[in-house]
Amino acid sequence: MTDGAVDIPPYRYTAGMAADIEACWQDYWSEHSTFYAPNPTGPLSDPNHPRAGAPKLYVMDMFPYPSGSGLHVGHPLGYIGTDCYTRYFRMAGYNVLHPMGFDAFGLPAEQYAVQTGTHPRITTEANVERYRGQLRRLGLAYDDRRSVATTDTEFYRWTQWIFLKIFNSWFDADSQKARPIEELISAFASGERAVPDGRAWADLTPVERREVIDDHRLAYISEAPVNWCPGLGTVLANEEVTPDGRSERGNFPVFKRSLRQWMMRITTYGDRLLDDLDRLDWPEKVKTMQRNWIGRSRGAHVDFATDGDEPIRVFTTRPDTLFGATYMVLAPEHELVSSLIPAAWPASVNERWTGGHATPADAVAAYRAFAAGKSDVERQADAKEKTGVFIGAYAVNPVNGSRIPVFIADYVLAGYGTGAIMAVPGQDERDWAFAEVFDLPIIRTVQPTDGFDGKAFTGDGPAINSAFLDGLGVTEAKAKIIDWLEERGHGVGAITYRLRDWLFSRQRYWGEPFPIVYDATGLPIALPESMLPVELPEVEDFSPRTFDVDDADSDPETPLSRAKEWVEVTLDLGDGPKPYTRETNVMPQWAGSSWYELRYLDPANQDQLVAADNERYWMGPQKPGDVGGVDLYVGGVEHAVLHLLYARFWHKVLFDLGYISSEEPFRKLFNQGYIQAYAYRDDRGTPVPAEEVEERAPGQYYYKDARVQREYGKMGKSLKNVVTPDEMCERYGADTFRVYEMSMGPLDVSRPWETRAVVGAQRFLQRVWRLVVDEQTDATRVVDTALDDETRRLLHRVVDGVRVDIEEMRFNTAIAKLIELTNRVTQISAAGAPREVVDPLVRMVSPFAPHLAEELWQRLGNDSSIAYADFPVADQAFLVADSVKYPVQVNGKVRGTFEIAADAGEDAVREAALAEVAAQLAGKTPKKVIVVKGRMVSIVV
RNA sequence: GGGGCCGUAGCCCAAUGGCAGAGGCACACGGUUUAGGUCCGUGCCAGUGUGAGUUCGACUCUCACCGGCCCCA
Repeated sequence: MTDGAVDIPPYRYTAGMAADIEACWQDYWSEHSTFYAPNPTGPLSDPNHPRAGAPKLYVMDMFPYPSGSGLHVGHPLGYIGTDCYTRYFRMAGYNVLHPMGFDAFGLPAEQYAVQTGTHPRITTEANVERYRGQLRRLGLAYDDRRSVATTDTEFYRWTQWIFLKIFNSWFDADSQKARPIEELISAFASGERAVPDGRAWADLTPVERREVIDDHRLAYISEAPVNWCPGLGTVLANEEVTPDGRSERGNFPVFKRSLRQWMMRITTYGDRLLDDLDRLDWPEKVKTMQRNWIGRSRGAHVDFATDGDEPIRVFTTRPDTLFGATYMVLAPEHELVSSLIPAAWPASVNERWTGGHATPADAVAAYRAFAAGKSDVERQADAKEKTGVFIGAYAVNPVNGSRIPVFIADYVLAGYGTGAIMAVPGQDERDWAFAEVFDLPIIRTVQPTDGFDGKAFTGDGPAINSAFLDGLGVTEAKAKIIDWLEERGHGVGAITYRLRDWLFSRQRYWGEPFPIVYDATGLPIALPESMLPVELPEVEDFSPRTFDVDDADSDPETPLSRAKEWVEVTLDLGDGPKPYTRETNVMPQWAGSSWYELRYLDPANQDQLVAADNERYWMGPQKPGDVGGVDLYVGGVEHAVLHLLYARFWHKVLFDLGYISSEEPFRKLFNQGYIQAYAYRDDRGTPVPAEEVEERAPGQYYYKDARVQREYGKMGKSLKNVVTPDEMCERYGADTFRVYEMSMGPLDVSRPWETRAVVGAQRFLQRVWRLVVDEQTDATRVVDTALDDETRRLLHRVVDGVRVDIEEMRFNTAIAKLIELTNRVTQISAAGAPREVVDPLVRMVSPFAPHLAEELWQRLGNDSSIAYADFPVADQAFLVADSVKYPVQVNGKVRGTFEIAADAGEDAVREAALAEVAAQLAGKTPKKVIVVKGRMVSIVV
């Protein structure tokens, strides 16, 4: 081994060589501002740039939270993908914008601050620098002038600015868009719009006016039930609470509490957020998730009269089936239950209904105790076993006056809809199952299709047993019954949403402060734009006060509230200096990521969030009806709902208010897969270092001679299976790492990491290197001899295929084609590699292995960066073959092949095929001969 | 419970309804070599999770089932 190093050729493309080359070209790119993308206007414009005014391409990755543990090899998968993609389009002539930033507010830095006293800004900035270094080392071609972090004061100034715009807007339901709040005030003042309580605007006190206006703002304070988590000391959005009522982070109990919180009126945009999904080029899966999340149901609210004071109100999507409603079910917790219970069971009550209890009150109490023992999840899981109990009361079906019994059952959830349903067993499977258990009548009101032998029929068909609805289809019947209900005051057509308003305040330190103060009335006042940014004050203690995890009655206490000198301020808001109190909540982490795609466009703009020309160029609609937006947005599917919904909402508000020309932030979305890894545990269940595990026999893994068990999952410190990009750069070089990640499969497929396979990518790049560089002498091996025809044809096929593959983000097959070409050229290059093929090969390799390509490009005699060299274009003349080989199938089996001129007519091909398999046909006349031009011939006998 | 996605060589993955193999890993062999965790070349292994159906022809389309992953409840 001592002599081994001597024998590695001195100019081989090794990890060490790669490291030198990579550092050199990374410096070159920085020094030459190679990846600056010119804006149409403003400080980042540059009319002399080679791509100024060219067709644009705006590609973004979901920016990372810069965590303290740095990147592992899974993180940059998407970044490398978009880098290859954009480098290709830059070479193809586009002005490419591909920025990267950091979602840098967040809890880990704050928790670290709580533990150590280190200011979150210090931790955050250190982590961001580390990330920048790691990403730079991978050769990612970012325009670093545009690298924003949400924690930058200059960035969150504009986050606050957007908040003010949202606060100072209302949603006009008639025009379905946000409008400035001043227009609402004018409408109230002029009487064009009625004041909710019917008084004249002039009769309202100033405070009353403010309260009316505040009730219409898109950002508003609500005394509303929220998810209070004493263990974290903060409230959580619904999305941050697990189905079993605990915090997603920390797994602490969460309680419903009524607290004053900031909300965003995202529900007003429900229809547009839903309808505009149809105009987006997004994975169907993500669209479906958003549709489910918004959860629009069209139907009606229907009131069923009771013996009590109040009717039972239900929401149903099938009001057309009202004639088949034979009983009602309330959630066990429904508020009307207590007032409806009679003292005794009605005469001759079905024993199954009572559960054997002496009185309705006993039965309800017992059932409630039973249901309370189950979580919502368990209730759903147990839903097959229908349980419930009659409460002794009846309600009146408004369409026919029949008295129908009222049950409570846990298959109806208090939190869903009105917490009550009308049960229509004929058309609902759950109701049918319940009706069977309790001997309840079943009336079909939709004629099932012929041959239907199931129970409940949920399909479409003519109405039956429904008086004036008989014969109508479901849709017409719905419309008619809703009219009927509305005329008689029994109900009203309604559209409901699952989507709730967005809880927008957090009791934390490390977030954007609200640009809001309160005066003596306790009502919020927006600060003027001139007072932005509202900077985070220094505090002694960064943590919100946390409580015993089960202390449901505790109240949030924010870290900022302790910064007394910051909270109590004297300001002149236009009517002289007065004392005010600042809002001490901060915004949630979603805030910065809800609009960052816009700031990349114009990060140095001091006067505007983004100049109109810049936004229109990069994100504006490309044709009539186009929603505009980022041309390609790549990230994990875990953000399918929240981040993408919030970003769409803010974007639409800014669009409505006229600040931007695009209706949607992300025209095309792509979900990359994950790189996962094997982890190994010893017989105590403790993870062992995955790197040191050997597979001694198939499926048998050993660590230091001890048998260990393999599992598959995420990369993480705790599983001791982390592989970092830094390690890969060290051992193989960044280009090899990039090529490996791109070649291991399609970008959207998750796959296991396998370090030992990386060497394949390295060998490929070494072969490319060897075509140009003599490993012994460092001399150039490229020659100007003519290329043989076969290699030339391969070259053009590869050029053609690689372009398509990259454009469709099939990088794995693009690289396979490049390897195929490289292997071919290696075989013909004993006496030197022909420039005719090496030149385009280096160009085609450059999106994937940019440093290597730059180096070889220079050795080929070029003196500027390959980043702006033209990507090769295939010559069609070399794509068509002279002759084609046809297989001949007889009854589906290949019986022979023949070769014939590519332009041979169909008859000639048929003749040749029949001649080829004449022996098999043995004189029989084929029933059918199918000629697939250029592909094959199939004969049926 | 509902919905969606995915099952191709030992492994990662290709294949407009048209001869199952482009590429890589691993493995084997040959050449180069004092040597090889080098380089060059050659080879190897699956009939596409299972069962039906449509078709001249199915990895590809349809249905059912099995297994894995994701979302909703």
